[in-house]
Amino acid sequence: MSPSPRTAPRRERARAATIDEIKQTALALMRERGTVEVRFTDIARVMDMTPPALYRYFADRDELFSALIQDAYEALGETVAKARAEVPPGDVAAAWVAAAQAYRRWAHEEPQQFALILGMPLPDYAAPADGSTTEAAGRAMAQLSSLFVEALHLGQLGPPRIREVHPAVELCARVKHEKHEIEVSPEHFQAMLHAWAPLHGFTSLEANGHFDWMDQAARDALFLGQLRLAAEAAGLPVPS
Amino acid sequence: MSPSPRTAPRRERARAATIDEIKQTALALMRERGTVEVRFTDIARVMDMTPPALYRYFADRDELFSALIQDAYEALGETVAKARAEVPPGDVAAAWVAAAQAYRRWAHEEPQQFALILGMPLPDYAAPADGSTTEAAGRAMAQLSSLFVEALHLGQLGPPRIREVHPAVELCARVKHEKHEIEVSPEHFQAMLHAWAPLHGFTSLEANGHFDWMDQAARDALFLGQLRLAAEAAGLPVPS
DNA sequence: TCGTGTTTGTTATGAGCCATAACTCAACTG
DNA sequence: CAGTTGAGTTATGGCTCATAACAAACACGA
Repeated sequence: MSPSPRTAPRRERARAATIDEIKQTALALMRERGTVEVRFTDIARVMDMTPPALYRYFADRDELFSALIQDAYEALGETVAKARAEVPPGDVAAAWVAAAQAYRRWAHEEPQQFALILGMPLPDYAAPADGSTTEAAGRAMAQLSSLFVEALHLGQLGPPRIREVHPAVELCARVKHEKHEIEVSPEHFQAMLHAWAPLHGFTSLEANGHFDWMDQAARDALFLGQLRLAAEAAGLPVPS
Repeated sequence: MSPSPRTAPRRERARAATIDEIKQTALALMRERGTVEVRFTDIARVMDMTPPALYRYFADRDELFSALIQDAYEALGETVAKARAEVPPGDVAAAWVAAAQAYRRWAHEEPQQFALILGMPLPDYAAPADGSTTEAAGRAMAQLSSLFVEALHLGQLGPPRIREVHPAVELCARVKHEKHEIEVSPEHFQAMLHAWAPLHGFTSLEANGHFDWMDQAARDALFLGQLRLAAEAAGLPVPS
């Protein structure tokens, strides 16, 4: 297509940089004024450009949001991964707490991005057909599942509190297993989801201001308790 | 103020009816096109009016949303209350399941309203100064707390799995207790929040499409398991 | 070195929405 | 019946998304 796709890396780099600047500007606007208030006009003004110029980089607002969503998944995944990496290997209980705290902290620091990926989907926003966002979501979730795998390999994974697995759930687990998206037993797959729900619920309620009537110390204590309950129910080693 | 506030009930009724029609129309638009896409223009068109006429009833978009938020709290509270009322009195386990299922079902059937009250707050939306939305939120939450009270009075409330209560949490509990917003011990207050989080987390993830890769049966089974775990941890009787 | 085609940006333009202002008409009051 | 209040209208301004048409900067080959 291009005259010589190999010989013009300068432009490509410049283009990538511009795309990045647009996304960063959009994020900044999102942070201070909310997702809906991200206007091409404002992005352009901040960047010293005219609004129509942005259409050279994103076909429309939805395409920009798609990119932001994908980045958000990426950021969440990396944040959790980094938190886990800083825990001494082998300490599964600490890894669980670290990962969960990272999830919670990220949601608190970036409520807009959190809402973007885990809140109400944008109206008539269609995920890209290539499934790239689904894939990014999967990678973020993999952080959770790998925790169980690690515990299993270390012999620290006990039986979950609920042993029975409904056939429909078992089927889902097996499908995931065959796609290599998950590598634990159906009952621990179930336990994983049962651990995710309280983590997400607490995080989401807190990030959306529904725990504002409690002070930080109370919320922290409550969250730790929630993590202990979840670990206990899932068969993970229970944090201190 | 009015010439004779007693003698003109017709107008007031007409006005109330119009306000209600506006809200219903807004809800309908919200349901099919998302919260953000609720335009005065569209509401007016559906109602066979001109857009500026709506300003007779709501000063601006935010005021309309305030009303919708308040209604949503009301609707959620009523839905849960109704579900509980249909359970034979005395069966706390069934009441917990009924209430939780109602919470979940409502979120699924009215995702926009659910997002409105429990999702990301609207940008620069300020709750009315009279605290009416906070109060409405409290009433909705009271459905949960009254469950614990009922269990307590029936002697069906066991100790929660976590007995230690952080001083900060205890303080919050006592404050709530003195305001008569809660009538259980601090440790059960804590347990209540620990039960709410998984309920809300599962509900929220499901309502926002993050469990779409599971079929209904699997989700139902998973949800029931979640409720059992939560009941068990909170000291409530565990559902079948 | 110069000309060609691509990329990136601009100005101009249209359609749509929020919100206000000024005005008309109906309803209720005494 | 005359005055007041309230509901609804048209007219208007400012802002946004998006496209079209045009100008400048750049990369490359002859």
